Amino acid sequence: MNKFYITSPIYYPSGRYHIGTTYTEVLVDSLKRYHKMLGDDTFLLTGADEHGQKIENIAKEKGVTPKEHVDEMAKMAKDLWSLMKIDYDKFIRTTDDYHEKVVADIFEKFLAQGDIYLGEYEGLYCTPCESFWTESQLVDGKCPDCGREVKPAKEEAYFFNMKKYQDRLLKYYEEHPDFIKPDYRKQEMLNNFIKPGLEDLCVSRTSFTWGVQVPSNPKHVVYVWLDALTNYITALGYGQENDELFNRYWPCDLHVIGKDIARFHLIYWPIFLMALDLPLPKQIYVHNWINMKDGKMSKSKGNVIYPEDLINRYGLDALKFYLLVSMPSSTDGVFTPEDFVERYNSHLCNDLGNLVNRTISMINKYFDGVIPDYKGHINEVDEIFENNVNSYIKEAKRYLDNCEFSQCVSTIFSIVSRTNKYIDETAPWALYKEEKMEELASCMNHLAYGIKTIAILIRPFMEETSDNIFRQMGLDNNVTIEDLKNCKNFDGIKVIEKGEPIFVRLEDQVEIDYIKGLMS
RNA sequence: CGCGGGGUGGAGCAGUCUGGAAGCUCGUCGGGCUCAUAACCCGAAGGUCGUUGGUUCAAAUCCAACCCCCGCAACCA
Repeated sequence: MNKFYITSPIYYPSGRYHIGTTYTEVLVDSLKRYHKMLGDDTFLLTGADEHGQKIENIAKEKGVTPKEHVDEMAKMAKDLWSLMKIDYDKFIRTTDDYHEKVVADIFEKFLAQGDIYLGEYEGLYCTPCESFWTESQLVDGKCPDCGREVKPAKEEAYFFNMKKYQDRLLKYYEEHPDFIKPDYRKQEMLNNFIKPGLEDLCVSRTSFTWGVQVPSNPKHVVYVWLDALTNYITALGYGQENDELFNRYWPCDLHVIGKDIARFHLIYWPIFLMALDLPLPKQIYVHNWINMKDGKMSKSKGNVIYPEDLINRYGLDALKFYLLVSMPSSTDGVFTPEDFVERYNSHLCNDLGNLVNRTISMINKYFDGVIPDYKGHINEVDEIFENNVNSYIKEAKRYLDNCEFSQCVSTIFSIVSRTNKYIDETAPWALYKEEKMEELASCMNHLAYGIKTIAILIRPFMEETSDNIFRQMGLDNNVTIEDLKNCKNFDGIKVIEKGEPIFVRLEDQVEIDYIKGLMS
């Protein structure tokens, strides 16, 4: 049995999660479910990155303690993942005691082995906000939070010696061409950061206290990335008494992250692991962003869309399908209400829903609901259909292996179209009139075969729909990927007497307006 | 001369690595069918594949230069 350890980022709980955050989670959940269906020993980690200046500030504004704030946010996250049926195995919080302890240990270890040294952090400081900023972060030369003047300042800080590991990282990139997907992210890292020479990373701060205290120098707290990135191993018990999960699952098979945190995962995280003398993750996938028509989602633009609202009205599977299929492999995706409604109507209602519905109706009408047995491909039409379905399955697998998720989902839906086309090619109503019962039986068998294949393939990301199809077809939903090879034999199974719509058509303009009204 | 991505019929995208008659989804128009959720299937119109030059029998694809859009540019997650 293979093992498959996959992680999402730990999200920063500064506010409500929008649809972009949701995308990442849908992706990791779908991949986990797929590997589960392969029979792998899977583990999905998600969580929250709860320390830092910003959390301290937000809590102060709300008049609560940082702990109270992050507790509330963690509950929100868990509620959302529960609504979305995210099948995670562990939710780590960087404020968990075991995590804090191991982070402190790791810090001291790095200090002891000379990877961390004491220096001075220089930046632009905003006194009222008690925050450091970089030149590029400033808005019109002023503090991006409060708009007031910033002035150069220094504070004592620990730094991690990145240069020491630079060559090893370069070598690792070269020897592991599949380490980073897509490939151009690697080029970015090489050209922007590694080739010019890595700068050392600031790993502690004295300007705030909401973080893991450095044991040997308590006025310092461990600064964000050393704290956050290590979650991927502390969650498994690394450095703790019970490290059974760590031994079982590390190295990680796949880290999924957004492009905003690529640098930290592609450069610093591997280097931290080298310093710990641990094996590196097998693969890191960097996905793009979901933007809105007028650019990035932001509260000030009032164009933010939240997942709960869409799920409540259109269902979980509709959202998951949309997110996965609409994210291009090359560039950022764009969410528009028009696009959402169009894909819903066209692919989910017209193509998939209608296919299942019309098939069930015909099996009832022509064979009293009993799915006919497979008798081989009795003619060329059947044979070509089978071959097409098989090549779509292979194609979908190829896309999946190459982390091209949108294309993978599209390809699965090509089977839906191909099956609809098969109905026209065979014209079962004509076969019935002409009493060609053998051909009619084969036709119904092949339709059921196509639908069962589809129900298995969409299962990792549309389980409710898959269940619904299995139920209406009278089939057992306890399936694995292996069952794709046995989608033609039905042993006299009966479909439901009256098909029920899986997805009901939406009124275009009504729903477009509705979704626009949700944006805030 | 900072780096990366993108620029393909009305919209959104694939194809570029490994040159060989421009493809998918949606939209539009026409036709077919009647099992089905006014759904489904077929056909047509519509593109000088950002610009210019080069290599080649042949370029969306390779090379060179340039233009436009987006992101990143090191400690904000």
